[in-house]
Amino acid sequence: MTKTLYVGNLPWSVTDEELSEVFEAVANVKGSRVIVDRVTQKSRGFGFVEVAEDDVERVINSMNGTELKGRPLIVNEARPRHDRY
DNA sequence: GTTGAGCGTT
Repeated sequence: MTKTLYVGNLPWSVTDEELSEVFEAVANVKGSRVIVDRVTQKSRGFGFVEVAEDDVERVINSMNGTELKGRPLIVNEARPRHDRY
């Protein structure tokens, strides 16, 4: 099983493969996805990474606050998509 | 060619 991780404060130059290799350093990444605008195809500055459920805590404690391309990464567990409070 | 708190396209 995998869990979705929310990654924020990303530079606008980062992409899915960038997140993938960065998070693969502490856990096995099942999939990575940077949110980009559907019109301009530009990065919105945040994304989501799917990792093993057992590695979620380690990833957050390892990558949260680390700098990527000069920007501190904001790593946290993602919220459910189909519902928003 | 820009911007900067946030929670994603089916």
